Amino acid sequence: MAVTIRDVAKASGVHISTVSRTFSAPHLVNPETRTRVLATAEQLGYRPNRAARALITGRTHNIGLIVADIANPFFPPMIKAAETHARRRDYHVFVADTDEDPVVEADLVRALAKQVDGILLCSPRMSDDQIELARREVPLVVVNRLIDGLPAVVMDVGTGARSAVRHLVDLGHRHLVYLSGPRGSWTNREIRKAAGAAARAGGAELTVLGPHQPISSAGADAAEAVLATGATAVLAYNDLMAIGLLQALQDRGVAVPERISVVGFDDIAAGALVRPTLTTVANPTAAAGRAAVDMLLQQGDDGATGQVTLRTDLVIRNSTGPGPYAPAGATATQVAAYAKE
Amino acid sequence: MAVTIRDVAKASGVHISTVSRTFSAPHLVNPETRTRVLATAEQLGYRPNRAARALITGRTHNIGLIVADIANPFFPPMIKAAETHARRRDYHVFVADTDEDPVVEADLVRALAKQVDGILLCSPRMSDDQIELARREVPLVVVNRLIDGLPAVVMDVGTGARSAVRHLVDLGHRHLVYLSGPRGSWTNREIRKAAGAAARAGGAELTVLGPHQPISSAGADAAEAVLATGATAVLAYNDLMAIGLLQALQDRGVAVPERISVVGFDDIAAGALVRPTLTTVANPTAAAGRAAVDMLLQQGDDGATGQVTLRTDLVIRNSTGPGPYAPAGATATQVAAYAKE
DNA sequence: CTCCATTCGGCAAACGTTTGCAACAGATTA
DNA sequence: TAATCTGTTGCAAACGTTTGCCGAATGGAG
Repeated sequence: MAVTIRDVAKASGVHISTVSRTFSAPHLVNPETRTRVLATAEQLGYRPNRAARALITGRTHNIGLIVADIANPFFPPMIKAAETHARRRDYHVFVADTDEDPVVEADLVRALAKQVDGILLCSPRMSDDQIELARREVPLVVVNRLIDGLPAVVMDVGTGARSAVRHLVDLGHRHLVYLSGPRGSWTNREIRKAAGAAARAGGAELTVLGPHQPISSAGADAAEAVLATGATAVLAYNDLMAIGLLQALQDRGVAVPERISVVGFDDIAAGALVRPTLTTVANPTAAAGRAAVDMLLQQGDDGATGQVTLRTDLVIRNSTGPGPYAPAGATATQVAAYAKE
Repeated sequence: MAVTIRDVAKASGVHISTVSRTFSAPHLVNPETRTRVLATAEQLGYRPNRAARALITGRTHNIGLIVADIANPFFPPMIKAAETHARRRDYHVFVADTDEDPVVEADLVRALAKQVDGILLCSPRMSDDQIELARREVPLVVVNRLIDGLPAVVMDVGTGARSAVRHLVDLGHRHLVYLSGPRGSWTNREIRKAAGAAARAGGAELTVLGPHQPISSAGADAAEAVLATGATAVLAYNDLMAIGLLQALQDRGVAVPERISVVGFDDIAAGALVRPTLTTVANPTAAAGRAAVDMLLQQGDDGATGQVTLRTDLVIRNSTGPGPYAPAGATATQVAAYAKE
């Protein structure tokens, strides 16, 4: 049915091995022969059978991309970037969703292992031990988590959290809240630590609330607790929670940012759609996806297992404003501009 | 390196064909032998090599899922549902993104064709002709577009548009605007037609604006034009545009829904996060993903090429309210409740 | 003219499965 | 008792590639 290497060989009067080489080692075949073969191949509509190629070379030219939840707006930009980047290198991407379940995650890795040249494990929910185990079955790159000896790409959320806190302190806030994310999250721990340190350095108090599910309703549910602390500014684990909180506060008639400032994390698209628009720490998710693909593909060449840290950036919008200890006439953007000098 | 069927055969004292049958045709092997083989396979950690299997059977147990833009919030729920559904049937899913480019789309189909058992083409941007052509290379299911003779799953957006318009008319609006989506979109045409008919039936005027890119900034940019029409209610091609419009109107001090009512389409998550929350027509994207997978997998058995139409539902929230011709004291939910009887 | 190096292309084995065919044993039927 | 059937297993070919090895042809050097 389908046209095979044999058809091309016959049609162009050469042996199948020559056709094979035309595609996989062009420099080994005479330019004339090559163009002839290429022409007939094109004309016949020949495409190498990847399964056969995989069988003999052991390389599938596929990679797996495992995320906790495709529908979580944090991931799609990363998936998109990774897929595009991989395709440009002639790799195809299996995308799979674990529904935040570590057991599903482990199964998935096992199921995919033999079928791909490597797996991108994004914000994994498995334990470090399980991941180390999985790594023995298939090349792995971990995104959003740091594990000793494992190639990883992470966002520098610590720095992001610090600038967020500094921004709030500069605006005159002295009592902050950190709205924690899910328990197992590496990112959550990093943010909490950095925010705590930055608050201390700025002479401010930081109250930690949580843990919470990383969804908007959790942010909304936390509104009462936030108000009860008497804090004037909040840093949330992610934008979804921040937005939920934002709306819950407004529904209660609490003015944002006049009464309370809110900072999110991730810079998902919805942040610019809500009012007030959300001040947040932008994560370079697309860049992370690309970097992870690169690391995975290079891993074959040498065993080098680097760890890449990507810069995060504070994006100042309208959900943050002057606090009780603000310098006279301060606004969020003025303060930010000042801080940059 | 990896454990093959041969290792299992040797370890359990049978021929490889028996091992093969244990997995692919269990009823052909003696239950005793079967359990023995299964046990050693388990112990050795054997997993059949999919490439080898694909090579001989011609079935890869992979499917392709091609969407215009992974990052468009309309798609992730569909991708997620399709992937989960497919996995349950032991299929893996390649996800690919065309960046709204018909040329990329065509390339992608060709690249994937030989590597999958079928492709889900979601909201394709190619011409009907190209799609018919592609269908000759690989089994196809089209989502969100109706093409004669091609298996498809579509949302009943016509009915959705009608109920949206009826809802607005019932609320006392007599001059509506339809904010068109992109030119090539089948969905867009359907909505426009149905909305026009419903408006006429309700004795209301419908002004069509557009075409527009299906993104929030396009909605925002259309605010002036919308106001210029003097209409009191707007139906948008999708939620993204509706939200953009919503915010642009508010930024201009135009009250929603008091002065203008806004209805979106799709029911993406962000719709419930903005204020006022968005009245919209919910598309069953997850169900569509599952249905499409089912159709694709059944296609092999018989040649039947059905077309599935999924129900859409009007979700009434807070962006719609009484218009100038409203019955006294009407509110959106009251009117809706009344309409249901 | 001979020899050697280089370039090119053919040959055939190998990758890990599935599957039609045949062999065999035991059970059933005539 | 012979013939037939049924259930279970082994044998070997096939799927479409890649790749190590070898021989043929070519060209330059001596």
